[in-house]
Amino acid sequence: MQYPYIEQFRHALVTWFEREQRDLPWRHTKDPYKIWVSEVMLQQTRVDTVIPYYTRFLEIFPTMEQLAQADEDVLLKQWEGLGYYSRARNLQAGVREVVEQYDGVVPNTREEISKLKGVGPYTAGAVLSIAYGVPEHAVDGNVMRVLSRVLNIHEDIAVPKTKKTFEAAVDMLIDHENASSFNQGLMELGALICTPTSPKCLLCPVRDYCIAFEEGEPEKLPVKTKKVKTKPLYYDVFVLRDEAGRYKLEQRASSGLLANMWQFVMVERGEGVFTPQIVEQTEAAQIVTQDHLMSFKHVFSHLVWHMDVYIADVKGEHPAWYDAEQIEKLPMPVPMLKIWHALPR
DNA sequence: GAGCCGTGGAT
DNA sequence: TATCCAAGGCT
Repeated sequence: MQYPYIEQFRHALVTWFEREQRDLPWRHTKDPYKIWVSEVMLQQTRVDTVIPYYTRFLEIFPTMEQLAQADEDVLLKQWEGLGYYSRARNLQAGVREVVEQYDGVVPNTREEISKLKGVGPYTAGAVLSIAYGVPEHAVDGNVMRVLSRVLNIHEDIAVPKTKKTFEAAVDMLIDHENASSFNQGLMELGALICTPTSPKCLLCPVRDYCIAFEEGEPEKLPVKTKKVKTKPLYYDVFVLRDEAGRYKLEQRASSGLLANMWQFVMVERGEGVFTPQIVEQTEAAQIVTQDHLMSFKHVFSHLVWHMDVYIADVKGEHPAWYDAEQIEKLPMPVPMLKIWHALPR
């Protein structure tokens, strides 16, 4: 690949980043653990969403040793609402590896750090460059968008293999004296200037070194095929409440969607099928009243839940069920939180 | 390699 | 309302 502006691009990007970067909580530290936490939280998640989670998380788990010792329910409760909950479990597993096998020091080579659970090619490069200054590539969606335009690359970024092209591009361009600012600069540029739609080219510090801008249609890049369609699922949800004000909760399976999180009794049904009475067959509890509470849908990345929610008062007491105080401490996915907060008090 | 895995904001 | 997506990784 012939690109005539390597030195100019590198210098313009780094100086722009060091002048214009946003003041974000994880930019006040070089602690590899804290950088690691921020990078995991930022996976597929917006900066504004992450900030309060990041701050709270490090108040509760200020060191790797404390995170390593946390109970899973406590950990997931801190992650509640952030999504992709396996990230939390994998982060804790990775941290435990560092505490036990690396004497509490995050490894500083791609070879070693990549062995840690939940640390893929991007997170490895991000932690290495930002915390340790190691000149390793950290290619995320921003980087592919920015460099597809700067270098006028038309490969389909929806094809996994395409990432190698961009990793090679970063290897060519990266500032070996300031890998941290270079990598963060690429991402910051993608977030603030070189946006997916309506890029602000007139404000861009590397406009003069951008081939796509030169050719006139940077907004046409990157090329990205592939669309996902979501599959609908239909559920009846039963909020069972006993005479002591306890609710029946169930913990989800330990793998798959929303693993190990807690929910009210949920029964899948066919589309258009009306079966709220099924709870009387599946629950030994004797239903006194059963009222329709609400209906709503919740959209996931690859499926949609259509929920019909019923609240049922049952006879007697069920000591194994959970009172409000206990429920507040259990990690629940957002659709269940919606129901919980909508319950008549 | 394709599908799975959350959520809420922007357009 | 519909679509796309935002600092990806695992299976």
